Amino acid sequence: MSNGGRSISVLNVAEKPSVAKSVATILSRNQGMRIREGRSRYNKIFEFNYSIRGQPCRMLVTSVTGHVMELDFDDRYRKWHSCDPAALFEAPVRKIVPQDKLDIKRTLEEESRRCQWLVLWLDCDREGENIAFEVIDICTAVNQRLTIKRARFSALIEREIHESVQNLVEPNQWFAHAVDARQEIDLRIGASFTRFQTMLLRDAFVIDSVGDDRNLVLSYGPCQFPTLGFVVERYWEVQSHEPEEFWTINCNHRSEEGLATFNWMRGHLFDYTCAIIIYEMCIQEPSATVTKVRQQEKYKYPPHPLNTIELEKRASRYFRMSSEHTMKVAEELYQAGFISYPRTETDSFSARTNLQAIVQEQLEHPVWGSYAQQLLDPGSGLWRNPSNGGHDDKAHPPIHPTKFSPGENNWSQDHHFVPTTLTLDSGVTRPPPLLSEADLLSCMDKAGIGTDATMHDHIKKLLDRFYVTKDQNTRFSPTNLGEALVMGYDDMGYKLWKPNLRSMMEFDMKAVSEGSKSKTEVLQTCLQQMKACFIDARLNKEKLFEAMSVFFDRSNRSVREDQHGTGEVVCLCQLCNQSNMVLKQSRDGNFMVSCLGYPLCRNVVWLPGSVSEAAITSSVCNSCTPRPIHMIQFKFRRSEIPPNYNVDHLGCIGGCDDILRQLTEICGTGSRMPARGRGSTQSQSTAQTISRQQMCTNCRQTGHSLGDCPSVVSAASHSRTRRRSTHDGEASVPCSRCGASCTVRTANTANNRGRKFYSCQAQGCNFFVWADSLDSGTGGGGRRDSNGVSSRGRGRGSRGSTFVSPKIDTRTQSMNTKTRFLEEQWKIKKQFQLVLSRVFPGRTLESILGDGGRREWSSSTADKAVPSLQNRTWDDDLA
DNA sequence: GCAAGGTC
Repeated sequence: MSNGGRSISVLNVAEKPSVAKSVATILSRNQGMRIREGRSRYNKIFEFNYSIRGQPCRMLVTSVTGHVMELDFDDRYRKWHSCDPAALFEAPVRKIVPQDKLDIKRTLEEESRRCQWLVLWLDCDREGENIAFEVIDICTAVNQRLTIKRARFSALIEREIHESVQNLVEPNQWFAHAVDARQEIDLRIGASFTRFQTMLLRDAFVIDSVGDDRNLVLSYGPCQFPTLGFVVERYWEVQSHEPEEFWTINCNHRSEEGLATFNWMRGHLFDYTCAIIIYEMCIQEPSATVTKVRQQEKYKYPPHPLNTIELEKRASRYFRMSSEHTMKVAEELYQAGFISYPRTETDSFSARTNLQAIVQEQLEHPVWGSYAQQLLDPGSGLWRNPSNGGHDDKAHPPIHPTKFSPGENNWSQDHHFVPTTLTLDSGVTRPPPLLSEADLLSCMDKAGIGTDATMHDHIKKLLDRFYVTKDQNTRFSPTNLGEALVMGYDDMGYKLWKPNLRSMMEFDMKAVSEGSKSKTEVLQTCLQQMKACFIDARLNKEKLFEAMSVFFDRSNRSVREDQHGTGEVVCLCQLCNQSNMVLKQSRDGNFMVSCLGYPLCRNVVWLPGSVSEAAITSSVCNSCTPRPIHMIQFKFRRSEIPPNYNVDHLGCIGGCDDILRQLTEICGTGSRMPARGRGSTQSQSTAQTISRQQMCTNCRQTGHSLGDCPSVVSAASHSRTRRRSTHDGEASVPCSRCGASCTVRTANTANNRGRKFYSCQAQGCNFFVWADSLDSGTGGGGRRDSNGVSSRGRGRGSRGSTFVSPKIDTRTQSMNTKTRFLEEQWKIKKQFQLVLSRVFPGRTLESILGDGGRREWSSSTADKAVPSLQNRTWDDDLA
């Protein structure tokens, strides 16, 4: 180690300026330290003398600012149209120093030229180790004789830093390799999919909700997409929720000692008949004996020490600050020395931390100073050491105040941390709330999406890309664009929007960092799989088109070339009287007759979805005017039309063709919407409407009404709301249960899709009523009983034994995910039915309640028979 | 014009 007492020059490099300063201050003991400028204005150079294991050293301590290098493709692959995006899975990549890091690079080169040793003080995590190798590459390129050492430290405290520099180790190549692999995979997947979906979709649709869509980038990233997935999935859950009425039996007993409230152990029942029978039994035998009093003590534990994610969650929950803004404010407070480093996973204080000293600092504060005093008073018994959250990034302590301040003049309100509490309660049959920012951060944290320093960036990216919106309550909803992209990939069967891909990658990265897998092996396997996925996604691009078509109009920038066929003329457009109507087949194979004046004229006649072939003939319809209207020779798919219809049919779109109208009604049109009104009753009434030649008020075509109009369905800006309901969300009637306001909504479940219901918006009130039970008959309230419960709702009491499997419309692939949610709900109900059938084999619920065992029927009977039913509620079954 | 990860 010693070279005969001659001093050597040691270049020490930290990950950030603050660490360089701390290390230099500790090692120099703040004596004889000289500070000079480097090439980069932020990265100073600290110089002082020190001795490492008896070797006199001239120490130079400087820093970088995170990564010095970036991974990118070779120049010839950088332009978007330079290559097939699939080629990006193999295109050569290299690490380069970006323009804004060149100053730091020059400092490192200049200083390392005159040094004998290089000591790396980068953060002790995988990224830090990777940055260490970037520094090594830059320094050894100009000085190959450098001796390279790594300082390992877990906190910027004196003993730790001195121990570290006296026990230097080798840098960990495995850690660095894991990051290399992560960078390369992220770049190749991100760039290929982003270029692919941007170039495929941006010009094909009018994405008018984002302003100028010509510059839109439809990015894909292994972190941003799963984050989007969380938002969309919750949104679908909310949408697919179908409220169910339930009944509870509430019991109070007032005596001289006061009022006692008894809660039903079962909580509630969804079956009205069952509930009313039990209720009647209670009425008949109203006296009861208290057999057991169970007292339960509940503990509420104080939170773990604060790490970055918890800081962001709490700032969002209590202050409604976005995670991105929180990190900005925290960074400012850190820079000003008021709080410790804000980017940390650590949620446990080391045993060496003097917590009392931290509290001591706060004694002067006008608001919480007295509380700090009480904490420190041994007589109060209030002091307890914070719990250990179990995480330690070995680089930073939990976030805590480092300096007292009663508040600074230049602080905005955002810089004050004022504690409040907030609780959120929801009813059983209410849909879950949309994801809040805190929820989203939790989802990401749980699934390992992003790091504590980047999670807020991913959320912001979703907002910047117009994939999600955030409401006033910091709750996220997907935009049409965000939902369409997730739907498209989901329909392909690829879970690119799920967190699994990132989790698998993270698993592999861990293997590389532990040396159990090589970087090359992981890169090869992962990229091979992802390329296969990319190729397959490209083959299935129709799924993306279909999903986008649900929400957006086709753009005239590419619509003409996208449609197959030359577009043979059927007739003159009766709407604009200027252009011809031509027969076309859309990308998804459905036939239509549309006006060539598009987009100025949007007249379109969608033909039945069961048409497999259609060709214009020279024959002209004799009855329809204005002539000529050419007849079309159709071929229908046998399996999609009723047996009494022929597969071959010479038809007319002018309004005279009953068969064509009937098949349009039976099979639906070729649009992405599920065909409505397939039931016999509705078919009849619609058929009558058509025979009177009524037209859709939107596109003025026969064969459908406004509600089913394909033009409305695909209309860009309004598609989402119209698809659900034209009136969803409007405050409409006062709640007959609590007096608050009920809004009208539309059920989206298999059994009741499209059916309107009123739902109370008041927290804790679960009242709902089907709109049609109010609209028909005697009008509002006519079919409701004195409790405001719809009689139709009661009728559904039999649902416990008459489950109907949801019908899946195979033509609406884009809706598959939503359908799956419904299926899941149905399965859960089915399981509950199974449990009951095990308790009372071979008997219906009615027969159980109606026989001589009626008196014995109670929740406790079932509980005894099936132990798993003990204390079990519908909530448990849903869980 | 693309990813995610550092940090100013």
